[in-house]
Amino acid sequence: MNTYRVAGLTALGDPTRRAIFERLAERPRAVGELAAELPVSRPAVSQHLKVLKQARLVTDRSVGTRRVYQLDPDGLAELRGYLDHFWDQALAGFKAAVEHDPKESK
Amino acid sequence: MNTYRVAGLTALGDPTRRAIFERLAERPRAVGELAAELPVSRPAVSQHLKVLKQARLVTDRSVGTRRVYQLDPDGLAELRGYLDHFWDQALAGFKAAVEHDPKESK
DNA sequence: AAACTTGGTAAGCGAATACTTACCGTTCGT
DNA sequence: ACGAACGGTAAGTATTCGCTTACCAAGTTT
Repeated sequence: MNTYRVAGLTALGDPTRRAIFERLAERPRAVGELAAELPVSRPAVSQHLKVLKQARLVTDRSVGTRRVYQLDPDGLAELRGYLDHFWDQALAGFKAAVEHDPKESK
Repeated sequence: MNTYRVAGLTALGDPTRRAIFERLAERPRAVGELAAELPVSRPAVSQHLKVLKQARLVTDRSVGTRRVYQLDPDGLAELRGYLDHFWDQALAGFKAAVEHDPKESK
């Protein structure tokens, strides 16, 4: 299908993972801490964090018995790069089409 | 859950929708045209386009019996805005954490 | 107007996946 | 060293969701 491999998009497709992602953007958090704020169980959070980690959207470090997660700029940069890559094409195509045929039919 | 409503992320979470998205970035295309290039049926493409349209990632206009789709800068801008919003926070949190506790355990 | 082209929708099916409970390993405190 | 805190993994279930076939509506052509 010649589609780009953007694991981050698949990862952030899920609302619960977005919620985790957005909380980690605010500040690093431990697993149980995240679970306490979310309407899902702690194992569910663990599983989501695994996906986010594979997408390089988060990193983790152990602090005592706890495991603290935080955002990883790498995956985030990849996501931004992906969108930026299509941004110019989208604008160019948009303008060309509008001038060619202004009447829309939404 | 206080999660941001970013329909675009949910929409682009699917690989087939990404394939459609990426082809429309190249140039506007009709539904059948997309279906011919993809390994899924035309109704499947229609359903995906519906999702992309609701996420304001594409617009459509009718040309004769055909329906031509193209990227919509609005949804794309929203996506970029979403990621940019977390970009600074991620960087700040990342640097602070690294300086605070440099030893990682990947 | 009849036939063809194009595409959206409905219904149904199978696969993916998000969630739960149960269990186990690791680390800290007393 | 024992118990508690913390978190990853396994197994199982239920819902979501992407896909197909069948059908129908709208537009074009001759």
